[in-house]
Amino acid sequence: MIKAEKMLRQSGKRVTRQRVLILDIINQTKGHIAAEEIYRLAKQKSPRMSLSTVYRALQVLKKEGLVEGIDLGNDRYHYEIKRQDHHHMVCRGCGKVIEFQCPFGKELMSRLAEENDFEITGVSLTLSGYCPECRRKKAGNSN
Amino acid sequence: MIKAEKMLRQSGKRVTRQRVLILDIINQTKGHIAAEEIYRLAKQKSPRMSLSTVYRALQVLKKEGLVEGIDLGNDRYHYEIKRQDHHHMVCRGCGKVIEFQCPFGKELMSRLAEENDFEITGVSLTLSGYCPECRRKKAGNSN
DNA sequence: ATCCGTTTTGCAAATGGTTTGCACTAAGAT
DNA sequence: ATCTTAGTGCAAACCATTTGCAAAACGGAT
Ligand SMILES: [Mn+2]
Ligand SMILES: [Mn+2]
Ligand SMILES: [Zn+2]
Ligand SMILES: [Zn+2]
Repeated sequence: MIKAEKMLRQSGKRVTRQRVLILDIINQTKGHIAAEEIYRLAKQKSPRMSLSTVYRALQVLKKEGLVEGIDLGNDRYHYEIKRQDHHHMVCRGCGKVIEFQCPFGKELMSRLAEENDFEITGVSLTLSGYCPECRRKKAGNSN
Repeated sequence: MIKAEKMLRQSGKRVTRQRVLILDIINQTKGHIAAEEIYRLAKQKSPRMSLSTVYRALQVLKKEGLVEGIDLGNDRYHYEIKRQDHHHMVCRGCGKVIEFQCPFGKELMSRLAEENDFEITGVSLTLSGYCPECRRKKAGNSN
C-alpha cells in the first residue's frame, strides 16, 4: 500500500482513488505546489479528474492535518505535506522559496500565549526579501 | 493640513482628494480594515468614490510604504498604517485580532539572513489559535 | 489665473482562483 | 449483493481584485 493511502486510512475519511492520487502528488512534490498544478499532474494519471475534486480534497486533507496550505504572497495558495514547524523566505524578485527551521523555542511560544491569554495552535512566519541572484540583478540595474 | 495629506505630500505622489480621504480613513481605523469597508466609509464623504480607486490607492500607498496589507487568513486582505514591526494573533473562533511586538531581535534576523544568503526586507508572523471567550465555548460544547 | 502634459479617477466589464448545485458514481458497512 | 451515504464530474456561480478607456484633476510653468 502506497504511503498516501496509508495516511488517508489513518485519517478515517473515505479512501478514494482521487484523494490517494492527489495526496501522492503532494507527497512527491519537492517544495510547494498549487492546486492547478496538482490538477494538471493528476489528470495525466486520471483524465477525468476534476479541478473541484482537487479543491475539495485539499480542504479535507487540510482539515485532517495531512496537508498545509501556505500563502507565499502570490495570488494562489500553495500546498505541502504538513510536517514539523518550518517557515519560508520568499524572494520578491524571482519567487524562489527557501525553507528554514523555527527560530523560536517552545518557551517563547508559551510566553506569548500566556501574556496574551491566547491558545496558540498555529504559527506562520514568512520572510520576504531577495535571493543572491536577484540582489545581483538589482545592483546591476540603474533604476 | 491633515496628517494623511502630510504623509502623502512627503511621498511625492500626487495628492488627490481620494487618496487623502482613503489614507485618512485607514489612519483613523483602530485595527485592520478591508478595502470594501474603506470604500463604504469613503463614499459617505465622497459619494462618487469608486472601489477601483480604493484598490489603486491602496497599491500606491503600499508601494510608498505608508500602508501595509496583511493576510489574516480571511478571504480578503486587511490594511493598516505601516508602523514598527508588530505581528498578529488571529482567533479561529471569532476572528478577533491581537497585536504583539516582534519577539526576535535584530541579531536573529541577521543570522537568518546570513545563514541563507538572503536579504530580508519584510517579516510576517501570524499566530492562530483561540481567545479566552472562544476557548470557553469550545470547552462547553461537547462536540 | 491660465495652460498643458501627465497622472488619476469613475464606470463597467473582465479576470481568475476558488466554490457550489446537482445528478451520478463509488466507498464501505451489513 | 445490497444499501446508505459520502465523494465526484461538470458547468455555472462567486467574488475580491484588476483593467480599459474616456473624462477629470493635479501640479509645474507661464
Ligand atoms: Mn514549506
Ligand atoms: Mn496590525
Ligand atoms: Zn530571486
Ligand atoms: Zn475568539
